[in-house]
Amino acid sequence: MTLSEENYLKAIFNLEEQTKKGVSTNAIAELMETKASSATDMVKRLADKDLLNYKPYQGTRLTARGKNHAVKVIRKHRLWETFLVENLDFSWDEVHEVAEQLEHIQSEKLIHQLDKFLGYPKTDPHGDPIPDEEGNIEKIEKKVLAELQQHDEGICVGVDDSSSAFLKYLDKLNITLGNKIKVIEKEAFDNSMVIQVEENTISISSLASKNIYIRKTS
Amino acid sequence: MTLSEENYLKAIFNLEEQTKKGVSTNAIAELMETKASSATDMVKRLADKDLLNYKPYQGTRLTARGKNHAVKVIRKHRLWETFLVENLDFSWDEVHEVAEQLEHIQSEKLIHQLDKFLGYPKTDPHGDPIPDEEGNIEKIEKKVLAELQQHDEGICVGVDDSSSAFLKYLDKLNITLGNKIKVIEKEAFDNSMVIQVEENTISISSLASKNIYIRKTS
DNA sequence: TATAATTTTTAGACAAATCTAAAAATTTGT
DNA sequence: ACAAATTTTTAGATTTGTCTAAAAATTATA
Repeated sequence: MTLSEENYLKAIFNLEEQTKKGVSTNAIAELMETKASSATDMVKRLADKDLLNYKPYQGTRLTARGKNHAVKVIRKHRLWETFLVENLDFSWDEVHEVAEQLEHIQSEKLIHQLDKFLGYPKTDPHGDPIPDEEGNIEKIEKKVLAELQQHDEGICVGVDDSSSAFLKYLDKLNITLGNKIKVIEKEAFDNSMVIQVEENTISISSLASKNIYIRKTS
Repeated sequence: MTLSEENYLKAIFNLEEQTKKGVSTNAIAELMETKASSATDMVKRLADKDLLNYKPYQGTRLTARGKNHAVKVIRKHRLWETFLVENLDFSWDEVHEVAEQLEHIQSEKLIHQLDKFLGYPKTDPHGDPIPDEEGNIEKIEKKVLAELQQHDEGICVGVDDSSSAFLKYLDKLNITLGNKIKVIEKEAFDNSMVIQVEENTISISSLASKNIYIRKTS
């Protein structure tokens, strides 16, 4: 399994999560930042290896084998992100690029021991669940902050847009994983919100509130 | 800089250490477990990039740039080996293969922070010195155990043959890095030795004693 | 339901890294 | 020093992953 094949698998897995339909060649190409023709080539190779089912013009779906492999890569990615933040003082907006490389290291023992070293964490620094050794992913019940109503309360469990700019912005607002968040007010005019984050009361735009995931506690 | 280029650089660096002469194409091919023609191709590419000086049939030498890069890879390799042994319960015969992969991860911050996390170690689990951030390698004064005379004492600072079989054998003899070793007797007939390792007295073959490095203390 | 717009695939080319086989240069042995 | 042995290089092919440009299939539109 080459590095490139693994990256395509992961991309297709993520797209399949979102759409629940066959994944289009164009969608793959866009996510991989490559051309549709390249995506076609790769999809054919992966189909040859029984990692996905592919019919020309019909899109693709991962096979059980393909899904299995994709989840393993995701597990590695999220464990490494956790290590970088917990032990090497990376901030959550810096980890992605490095984890993209580390996720391709091949060693069963390495990842088993890393998991143990980290204390078998359930989620990564962005709040995404870490698959266990058998590939099971715990579904985390999460809502977009924008959907909450006045007086609703919850805990920040993740973000959608994990661009560096957005994560830096959140840091500035002192919003981080595990924070208690309460909706003080919703402004009907522009859908902005006034929210209480732990002790601080701040205002947040509609766009930002659509990218923050909350597990409701009331 | 591709993965393959980095591996060649590292190989050439090591060969240059040993021979202090221009490195032959065949030597490179052998170490890289490839064909001479492939080594020629790669050497040309590296010469184009000013990482080494190459004249057909004359062998090669790394340029300052090439040496610099090779040392960086070696630094990463040895830091990762240290991490694996110190924090993830790998034994010293298991680390090489994984470190071969980890050494190619590209991130200045990662390696800086890893070094800090490990407490700025001076040597890796095989006793080899870890280059500092500027690329300086501390020379460790070491002799082969076979060269020591009766009553000589020293500390185990490394091994030459780092094959898994040899390292496992050393584990069985309870010889590990940092152990105090004293020569009790040298057998002229087959050059075997009776040595004291910490508390235990054991016999060791000539072959083994040629692969163990000692820093003499008396 | 034709036609236009879009998506997807094919065909052919390219760069990286490798190989085999053969040619060229160097070194060795007598 | 000259033939033999060895080392090294070249030439040409292969695989992986990519690209552009054009063809084919599908979907949308009027």
